[in-house]
Amino acid sequence: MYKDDRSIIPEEPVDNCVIGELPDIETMYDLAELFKVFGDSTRIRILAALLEKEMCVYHLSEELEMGQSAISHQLRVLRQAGLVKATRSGKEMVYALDDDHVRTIFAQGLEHIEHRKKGIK
Amino acid sequence: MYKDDRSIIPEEPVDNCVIGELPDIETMYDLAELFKVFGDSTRIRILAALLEKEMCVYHLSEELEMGQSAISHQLRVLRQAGLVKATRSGKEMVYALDDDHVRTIFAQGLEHIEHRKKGIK
DNA sequence: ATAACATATGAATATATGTTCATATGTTCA
DNA sequence: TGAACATATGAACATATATTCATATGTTAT
Repeated sequence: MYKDDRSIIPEEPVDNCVIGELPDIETMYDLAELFKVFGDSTRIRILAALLEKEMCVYHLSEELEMGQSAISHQLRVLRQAGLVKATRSGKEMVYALDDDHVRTIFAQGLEHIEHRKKGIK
Repeated sequence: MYKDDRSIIPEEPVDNCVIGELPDIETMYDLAELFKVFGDSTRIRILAALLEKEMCVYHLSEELEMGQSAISHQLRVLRQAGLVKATRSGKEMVYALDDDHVRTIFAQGLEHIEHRKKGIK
């Protein structure tokens, strides 16, 4: 029970919060899952590389100086999230961004970081 | 070594990739760390709740039906990321969003999800 | 000062996740 | 067909992280 009478609307029952107004929980989980994909430095670097141009697995692993297997595993995560798509070109698999939202989400994240840096200085 | 001669510019040396053009790695790590904060359903739900109105810890734990301690721990993560701020009001700590980017990042994430759903249907 | 309330925090535990290693799958060329 | 290349994948391992429990800190009112 919430005993503090300094609540904004103390006369209302406790459970009259904004529960009904929240987006449904399932969507929350989807959102969290999406951002979880962005929440790894390897995947972020892969996305950043693909932001410049499409690339095959081998080039990505060279660029990030990481093993082919690690890159491949992470590409699978990105593919499953619908963020990148793969097309075969001979022996290679060429990966490219599959959604313009990658750019905007990236941009917003960067803005927040810049904004913070300014504030901290 | 990259032996495949079907490369776009086979005459160029291998390490002439886009390395120099990538954002610096430190920024990548910051970005990943930021999105990692969004990548948890509890934190997403907290942010969503605060998107509607500021709220104290007690109300948040009621709203999300979770223990006070769990909420408090996650609020600390959100605070450290500069996404929420806390002000004391008597015995309570009132939490509110501390950055407009939360809204835009949220929106972009939701758009991506909607976009995907359409594509899959 | 003390009791009651609200929040924060450290330790412990369970779970999730990323990388590596070995190997399988798929493609091209001789 | 067989050899070399490119990528994918499963298992194992190490690490990171979220929640819970117990308790400390901070605030208000008596």
